[in-house]
Parts: sequence; structure tokens; C-alpha cells
Amino acid sequence: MYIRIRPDSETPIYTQLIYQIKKGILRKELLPGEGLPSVRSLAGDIGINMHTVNKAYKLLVEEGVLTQQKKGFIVNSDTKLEIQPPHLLLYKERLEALVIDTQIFGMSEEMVEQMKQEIEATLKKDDEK
Amino acid sequence: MYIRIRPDSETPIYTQLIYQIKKGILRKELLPGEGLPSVRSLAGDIGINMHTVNKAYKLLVEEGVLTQQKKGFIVNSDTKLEIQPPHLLLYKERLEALVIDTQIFGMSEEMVEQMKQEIEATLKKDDEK
Amino acid sequence: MYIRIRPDSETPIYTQLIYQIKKGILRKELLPGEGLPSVRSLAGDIGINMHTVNKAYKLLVEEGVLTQQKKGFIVNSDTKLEIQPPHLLLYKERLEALVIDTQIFGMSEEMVEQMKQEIEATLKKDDEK
Amino acid sequence: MYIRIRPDSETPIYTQLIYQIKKGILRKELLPGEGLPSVRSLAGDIGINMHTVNKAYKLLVEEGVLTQQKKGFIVNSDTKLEIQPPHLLLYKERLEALVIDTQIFGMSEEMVEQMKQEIEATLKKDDEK
DNA sequence: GTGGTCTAGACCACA
DNA sequence: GTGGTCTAGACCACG
Repeated sequence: MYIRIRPDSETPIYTQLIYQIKKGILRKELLPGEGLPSVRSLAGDIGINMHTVNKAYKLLVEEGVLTQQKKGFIVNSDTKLEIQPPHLLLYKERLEALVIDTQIFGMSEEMVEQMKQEIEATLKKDDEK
Repeated sequence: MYIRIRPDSETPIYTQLIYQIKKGILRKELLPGEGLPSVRSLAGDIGINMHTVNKAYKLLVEEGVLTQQKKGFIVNSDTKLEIQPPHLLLYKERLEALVIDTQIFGMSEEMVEQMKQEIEATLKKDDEK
Repeated sequence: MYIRIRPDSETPIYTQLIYQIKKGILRKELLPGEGLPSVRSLAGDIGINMHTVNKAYKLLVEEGVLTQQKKGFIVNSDTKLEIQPPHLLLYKERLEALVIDTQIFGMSEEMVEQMKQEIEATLKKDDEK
Repeated sequence: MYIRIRPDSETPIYTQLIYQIKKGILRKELLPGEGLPSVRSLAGDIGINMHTVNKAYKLLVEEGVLTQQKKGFIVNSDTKLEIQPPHLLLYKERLEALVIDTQIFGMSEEMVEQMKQEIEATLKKDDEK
């Protein structure tokens, strides 16, 4: 699994990492129950701070995406992941902001739909593409 | 126009303000060419600092939503607002994050569509509802 | 003589007025010794505040472009206008800023020269064009 | 790199700072990719407020002269900097004002040319002088 | 240690 | 009365 971090993006590195990992799971490059690289090794590999990796992992546990075990972090193998109320609220806020910007900038449904499909294509397992 | 700020939210006050104003425009509570309250009066009304309001206004100008005149800030009356490339990039990033979370948490298209419509309903002029 | 004021420009109105008057003199639409419209009438004509016109006139007197007489303001009829040391300093600062920006943005001498000539063309008496 | 601020000048401190930094870049005292002093340290060094430095830096980012990274502000290393339309407009206005004053005060081409060359000399790397 | 956010409050320029 | 500039100082997010 490839992790691509843009250090100079205005998105915090830990946030980028969170989405790269989620992407890996959706693309089935990370399977349920599979272990993630150790905090130290991943930090070393992609050249970022250990604390940053740790923060991303912890937040993913908090979201229920990962679970933490003695030996390290693994992908949660629960069949059905339920979004927790506080995260659902945040999700709604982000959706609202996006809808507002869509309307304020007069973007058409088609334009947004197309962008969405382009994104979804990148989330498919390579085999399926 | 009512502005509701949650001081304890994680989202910065100026960001909340930006979306409250955009909402006001979409709901036609603020019309093109109409003047906004002065930075100091709005700050006083909602109990925040002048500079925070000023920052929100300035950013809205930068997005093209407002324009600034000698007498103060007014709603841009350009018929068609075009999203600028740097903002479009951010928009896409936010869309991608949302799509990823939608899939990771196994939310159905219907559920998302329903949330979206609830949001859109709040963006309609009261007359039209 | 036509005075064109853009109320929403970020250049202060009194500054715009100063340059419009200087332009009128260079284009010989205002001749040495000729009287300017009264503060009140000009303010009324172009729809701006009386104090603003007065400020422009006063500053032009201070620069030696106009002189003030009992009956009102007239164009200075001195054959040779000498820039005063304090204004020369300001002039140099503005020139420096312009040279710096020219270089920092990599604008060619030709481009600047062309802009300059376009400007100079607008400062010629209509007969001479 | 030396920064000289005149607190009593009419030009705002942040504007002075902007030109001092541009000068430093033209004189190659600040190289592309090089980091600038942190807002707080520079503010401390030249005895002004942090927010004033921050404003100057932000505006330079907006002009494309600097870029902002997680670790701080650095000199943009793009080979060719393009002036943006809104700034070009301002540039033209400033050029026009300068041309008008040159003519109104009867300054000769030679005098202006000499001032220009004196300025340009101060923008050269010390080695080249 | 870096910038980001927010506050409180002062003085000034402009119209 | 409007925004612009500047200051002093606090707490936080990020890495």
C-alpha cells in the first residue's frame, strides 16, 4: 500500500494519513484484521513525525476503523461499521458546508456528480477497474 | 438575518460566520448589492471580536461572495459567481474526504441523499418552503 | 472638463480627484490662471462630499499646482513648477516601489514602456492626438 | 538581511516590510526556497508586533512572492513570477500617477532616468556593484 | 518552535 | 460612522 503525503498541503499531515489509510481499506489493500505498520516504521518510511502517525492511528481507533491490540494496530474486522453520533454530526456539518458552497458558486449537479464518480473510481480495487 | 455562532465548536468562529452569511445569501435574506452590518456592530451583536468578523468578511471578498466599498461590505451582485482554481481544489479535497467517509461507514446512497435534501430545505427562502 | 470618480475604487476619492485635475491641466482643459469650480458646486456635480473636494484642493495648493485666492482656487500660473523636497521624497519612494515590483514580477522594459506611452497619450491635448 | 522600518512614515509598517523583503529577494540576500524568519522572531528583532509581520507575509503569499509551508514562510522558488490581473491594475494606476506627477512638475526624462538607475543600483547583489 | 485563532482596546483615514 | 492599522497578550493545533 502506498501512502502519499503532501507535506506542504494545508491539510494537516495526520488528516491526510487518516484518509490514505481509509483509502487503502476501501481499495482492499488493507484487509480486515490485517496489521498496520508500526508507528515507528511508518513514520520512518514516509519521513514524518512519530507523534503524527500515532495521532492518526488513535483517531482511526476512535472512529472504529482500526482497533488497538497488544501487538499493534489492526484493521477492524467488524462486518458493519456504524458511524458514531458525534462523528455523524461532524459528517453532516461537512456535508452542509459542501452543499452551501456548491450552491453559492452555482455548480451544477452534473459537475459535482462527475467529480464524485472520478473520486469513486480511485476507491475501487485495481482489479475491478 | 439571524447569525448563530457556537463558540465551543471546533470550527473557527470566522468559518462559522462565513457559512452563516452564505446561508443568508442563499435564503435571500441578504440580497445582491445589499450591505452587511458593519464589522463592529455585527461583532457587538453576536458577542465576538471585531477582528474575527473582519477576517470572515475579508475571506468572503476573496472568494468573490462579497465586495468591499468605501462605505462597507456588500453582497456581490455579479450574476454568476465562478469558483476560483485554488478554492476548487479545496472543494474537491473536501468532496473526496466525504465520499471516503460515506463508504468507510457503509452509509447508503439514500441516507446521504436524504441528509442532503434536509440541508437543501434549510437553504430555501422561507416563502418557498 | 470631465471628472471621472470611481467611488468603489480602493484609491481614496480625494486622491482620484487630485489626479483628475492634474490630468485636466496637462490636457490644457484647465489653463494657468483659470478658476476651478467652487468646492460646493464640484461636490454637487460629481456627487461627493464637500470636505473631500476641499481636501483635494488644499493638497493641490500645498503641492503648488493650485493657488488659493479670495474668490476661490485657480490654476497656478507660474511658468515653471518646482517639486518641493518633501514631495520629491515621496515621489522617489513611489518610484522605488514601482521599480521593485517591476523587477520582482519580471516585467520587461518594453512592457513597461508601452504602458507608459499609452498613459502619456491620454495626457495629450485632444488636438494633438 | 537587514530590515529597516520607519515607524513614523506615512506608509504602513506592513507595506514597508513587504518592500524590504522584495528588496532582499532582488539583492539575493533571500534565495528561492529559503525560509524567512518566523513572524514572532522578526517582529521581536525589528520591534513591531507579530500580527503586523504576519500581515506582510500573508500579502506576499497572496502576490505569489512567498509560499507558506507547515514549518513557516519561504521564498517562492517558481522561476517565473506572473503578476496577477488585480495587481496589474494597481500597478498601472501607480504608473499613471507617477507619469502625471512627472509631467506636472516638469521633471525631465533624464532626471527620472537617473533616479531610476540609482534605485536599480541598490537592488543589485553587492557583488555585482 | 511554528503559525492560527481570538480578544480588548487604541488611534487614524476617509467620506 | 465606516474600515485600516497596530499593539499586547493568551491559548491552541501541528509536528
